[in-house]
This record gives sequence, C-alpha cells and structure tokens, in this order.
Amino acid sequence: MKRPTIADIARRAGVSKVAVSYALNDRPGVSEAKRAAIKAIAKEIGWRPNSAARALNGAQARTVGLVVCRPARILGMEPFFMELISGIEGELSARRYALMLQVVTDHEQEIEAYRRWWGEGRIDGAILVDLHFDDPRVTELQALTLPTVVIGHPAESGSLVPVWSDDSSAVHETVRYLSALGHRRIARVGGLPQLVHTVLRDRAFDAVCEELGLTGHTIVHTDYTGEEGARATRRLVSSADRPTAIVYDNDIMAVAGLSVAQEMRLDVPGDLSIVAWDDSPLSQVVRPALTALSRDIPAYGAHAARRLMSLIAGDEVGGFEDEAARLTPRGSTAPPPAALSPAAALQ
Amino acid sequence: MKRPTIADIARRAGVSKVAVSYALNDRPGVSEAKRAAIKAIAKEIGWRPNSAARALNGAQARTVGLVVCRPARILGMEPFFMELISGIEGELSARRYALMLQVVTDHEQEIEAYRRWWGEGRIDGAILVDLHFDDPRVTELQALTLPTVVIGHPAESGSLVPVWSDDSSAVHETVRYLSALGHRRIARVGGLPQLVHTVLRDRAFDAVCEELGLTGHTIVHTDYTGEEGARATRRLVSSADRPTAIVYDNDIMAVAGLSVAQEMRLDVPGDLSIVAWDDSPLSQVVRPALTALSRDIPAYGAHAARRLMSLIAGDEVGGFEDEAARLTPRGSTAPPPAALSPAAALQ
DNA sequence: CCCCGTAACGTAACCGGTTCAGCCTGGGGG
DNA sequence: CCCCCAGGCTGAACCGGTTACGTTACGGGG
Repeated sequence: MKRPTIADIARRAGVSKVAVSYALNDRPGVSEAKRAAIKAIAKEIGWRPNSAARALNGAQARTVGLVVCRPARILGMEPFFMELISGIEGELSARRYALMLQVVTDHEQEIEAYRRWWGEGRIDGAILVDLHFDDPRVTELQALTLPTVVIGHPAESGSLVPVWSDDSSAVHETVRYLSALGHRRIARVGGLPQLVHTVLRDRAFDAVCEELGLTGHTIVHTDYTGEEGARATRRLVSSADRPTAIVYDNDIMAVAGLSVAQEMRLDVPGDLSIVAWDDSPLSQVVRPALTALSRDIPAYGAHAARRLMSLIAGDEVGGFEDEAARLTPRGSTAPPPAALSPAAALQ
Repeated sequence: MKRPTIADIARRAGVSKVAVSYALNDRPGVSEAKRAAIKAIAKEIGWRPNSAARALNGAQARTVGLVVCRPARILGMEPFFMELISGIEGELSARRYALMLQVVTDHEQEIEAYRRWWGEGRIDGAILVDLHFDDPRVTELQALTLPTVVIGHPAESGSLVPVWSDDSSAVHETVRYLSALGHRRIARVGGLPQLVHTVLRDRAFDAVCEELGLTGHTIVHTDYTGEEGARATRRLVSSADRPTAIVYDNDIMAVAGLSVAQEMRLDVPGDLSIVAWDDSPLSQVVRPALTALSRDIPAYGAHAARRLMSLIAGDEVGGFEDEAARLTPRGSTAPPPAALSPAAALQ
C-alpha cells in the first residue's frame, strides 16, 4: 500500500497535479468548488505532503537542531538541560517545528553534526549551548550562515544572536545578601572553567568581594557533578579558615555539599550557609531548604526558540537579555556563627 | 553561494552525474582512478548529499521519532526521561542516527506527530513511552506499519516490539525485604493509574502483601510530582493506623515524602521506612540516604534504540526483557518501631 | 460585435540525487 | 580473425512536489 501522492488525487479528481498543488496549499488559481473537491479526496485517501519533495524545492525543514556536548550521564542528572529543552519544545511545537537532538562527546563531532544537518537540508536553524571562549563552533556556524541562537553572553557569540541573562548581577545580589548577614569568608564552587558563564560569574564574584572588602573569598571549579561538589565542600570546610558560606553553581552540587556538611556535624545554616544556583525541587526538598538563585529556565529556552523562529523567518533579530536570576532566601542561609561574625571580630 | 551538487562535481570532473553518484556511494561502475578523482573534488568543494533528494528515492531518514506526552515542566524534573533519552542517544549517535523529539499535551497530538513524521518521510522508526491500557497509539502505529519499539509491558504492546523490565519481581523483593525487617503495614505511593506499569506494580504489590499476610497495605495514586508525593505522605502518616513503611514510585516523591515525615517529627527510618523507585543522585544525597530500586535507565534506553535499529534494518526482532530493578538498601529503611513490630504484637 | 483582461486550468521544466537500460571499448576464447 | 562479454560510462526517466508560463473560456466595455 503505497503512500498517496498528488498525482493520485489529480487522477481521481480529473485535474492536473498543479491544480491539486494549488488547491491543497490554499493558493489562488483554482475555483472554490474544485478546491473543496480536491481537499475532500485528499482527506479521504489520507494524503500527506512528502517533505522530501517539498524540501527539494527549497522549502523549510521545519526543524531546528540542538547538539549537546556532554557525557550522557551528566545530561540525565542536570535539570537545567531538560528544562531548557522543554521550554524550547513548548515554543517549537506551537509552531509545528520539531527538534533534532544529538548528544556528542566533543566539539569536533558537534560541528560535524551541524554541518551535516545543514548541508543535508534537515534543519532550518540551530541552538548553541555551553558557550566557550573563542568557541570554534561560533566561527563554524557563522561560516555556514545557518540561523543560530546562542545561549550565552554576547561578548563571545560573534555575529550569532545571543540570549543570555545577567549572571553578574545575580552574583552581586547573592554576595551582598551574605555580606549583610555578616559573612566575611565566602566560597564559590563553580562549574567548568572553560565555559563563558563560569568565568563571568567568577569575575563578578571576585569583583563584588573586593568591593565589599571580603578578604577570604575562594573559587573552586568542578564538572557540576555531585561528587565533585561534595569533594570541593569537604576541602573547603576542613581548611584552616573555612568559609562561613558557600555558593554553588548548580543545585546538584549544593545538595551534595549540604549533606557533606551535615555528615561533618556542621549545622546548616548555623555553622555554614549554602546558596544554590538554579532552583529546583531538589533544593526545596532537602532540610534545610536551600536558598537559591531562581530563574525560569523553560522561559529562557522559549525565548531562544522564539528568537530563532524570527531569524529563520528572515527578520532582523537582536540579542535578548532575559531576567537575571532572583535570590530566593530559604532555610540554608543565616548569620555566621558568632565567633566568626564581624561583631565578634570587632570585640 | 549555493550548495554544491553532484552536477557541479560532474562538470569539474568531466563525467556524468551518474558516474559521480556511483563513485561517491562506493558502488561498482567506475574505475578506481575516477572514483578517487571524484571523491577528491567532492571533498574540495565541500559537497554534502542533499537528504531530501535521497529521501525522494526512498532512502532512509536516519532519524527516529520520540514524542513525549507530558507537561513540559514535569519533564524537566523527572530524571527518568532525560536518562532514557541520553541512553537512546548514545546508541543512535554511534550509528549516526538523530532523534526527533517533540513534547505534546495529549495523545491526539502525539499520534498526529507520528503520522506526520512518518507520512512525510522524516523518520524511519519510533519509540513509544508511557504505555496505557488499550493504548490508541499502539493501534495507530501498527496501522502505519512504522517500525516501533514500545517501552512497556508486552501484554499491551500489540505487535510492536516491547522492551520492558519485570517490575513485579522488584515489588516482591522490596515487600519481602520490608516484611523481613518486621513491617506489617506498608503503603505504596504509585504513579499515574492509567499507565500499564503502575497497574502492574499495584497488582504485584497487592499480591505479595496478601501472600505474606500483610493486612494493612494501601495504594495511593499520584502524578509523580513532589507536591502529590508530599500530600499522599501527609495523609498516610496522619491516618489512624499509619504505615511503618512507604514505597514511592519515583525518587522525587520519595524525597518529598521524606521531608514531610521529618517535618512531622517522625524519625526516618526509626518511625517510618522509605523506599524509592529509581535511584538517582537525589536519593543518595538526602539524609538519611534512601533505600532505592536501582536500574540502569540509560542502558534501558540503549536496548530500546538497538532493537529499533534492527527493526528498521528489516530484521525479525523479538521483545527484550531488561534486568529488573535491584533493591539497594540504604539508611532510610530499618525495623519498625518496637511498639508496632510483630515482636511487640506477640507479647 | 469585437477586443482584451482575467480567472481557471494545463504543460513542461525543475529541485538533486538514484536507477535502469543501453552504448562503447577492449580483451580473451573459439 | 571474429564474436561475446564484462567493465566503464552515459542518457533518460523517475521520485513528488512546486513554479513559470502558456492556453482556454468567459464576460464586460467600447
């Protein structure tokens, strides 16, 4: 049972292929009577346009590509990606666009996937995530002239359209808040140091700590896993002048850090305050619930997708700065232990 | 700058399109010398096959479809899906297959997506998840003759190829373990009651409780969210003869249940034992760490993908029963409080 | 009554590959 | 020395739509 084609419809309707094409695409050139008749036949025999044939005439693929370069296992754990994807999907599916997804292990493969998809006419646009400094993918995608939205800071997105949020101000808000509580030694457990947003957060962290005269600030880098978050916490907490507050770059690490602290008989927030970047059920469910930097990640993805749609439509599209993450104080932050607080120090 | 076609190569090489086609596809019909020359030119001008043109000749799309019918927000929270997808991806990317993903809100749309993709020649196969009883999607996919693997029990997968795991034995193991610890009143907080695996777990749970003479067993159904997990826990724990152990259908609910119990000043595991279905960093990171039913979800997805690949290749493919989840005891399970244990009852 | 504009349709070509049926050429066997 | 066959290659057709353009019929204005 072969798939019906417009030729089949044309035969049954006693008209030419062209008339059928016009009728089914709601274009002028056929009488309303014939249009209706043709549509009825099309529906009856279950005709569907063959996208390959359409694509051959330069039509759109109605698909956008997303390649994620991370070990598969991390992907499953990181709520960020899935939320981002669900946000993108929400926007795409409303416009009947599909998402082409591939997980790879290095940038070479990632570039290759984009090249292939674009070269083969399978995608109309792409979304780039996990921006690096001097990212080779940016150069490549620019060269391909593939409509692309970058989830990342405009400083490194070249001529591609960036969608980003002001992490710097979120860092400021967090450190100011901790400082106001009385903390003087704050540590930051950051993510992968090659990612642009990690470095921008690092810089902002250093800057605001200097500005507030907080001397004992430290930064540690990790791969976002709970294990490394736990290890970093263990090291920080057992150091000579241990921090009284730690800010983690994701919730997985913050939760891991929390349990390490509790294992080591530290009271959270009494002895140690904890802040998690990116809110999630995870942060809210542990005891104490974690003070977190919340943002609407699905909305973030939706913005990127919407930008990409415009870009594909041929519009001039500027970058978009999404809202910065908002600090949501919960039970994991409090003034530092008296002995370590500025008040005690002043006595 | 247009994309180069085989006609361009043919012109430069001074041969016909056909010779180029043969050469590039490593098929006999051209001398090795010409083949090499043609390949060199193709590489030089950066030629890529146009998949649309190939598809028009009945070639494969090298893509499989997956439609997930859940609210986008739940998707982001449930580690199961992302892990499943990463497992599927691992297998697909090794074979240079891509994954076409779409998130929808009802089965109508889901069926429509599969129909469209298949009808338009965009996918070679599909993966069906969240199997229901008398699932309309099974009927539809069978009718489409689209190669499909179902993640779900063979009893409901019709002629489609099932990949499943024996949840029943995992339920048995869990209940036996709790019973051996001395628990007599065990509750189960299950997932969506319309899903096949929920019902199969329910049945197994009832059966083994009867078998062991555990009288006070209860089952509650939820939508897998932490909120409903918490609510169910609150209700169970404040009932007249509260259970001494609760088994949750996912980790999100188990963790939510844990924090409800702790809020209500119940000691876990002293007053209440907790078991989570599906292990995750989440379960290991809370205090006490949760006793969990672990399975390798990425491997599960990989099996499904591999099956689907064979199916697409035209092989006869049987279903596959993956390993059952293994019970991993951790700190959240212990004998029930003495007053409630069988030993106390016998005195 | 004729001319011309236009709606309604058809014909042919095209998109970029693949496939099929030949057409040469050269070399080995009879 | 001729015939046949295989290897190497080409022209034309085809996949299923879209598009440019040509044709017909009809109707209104001059």
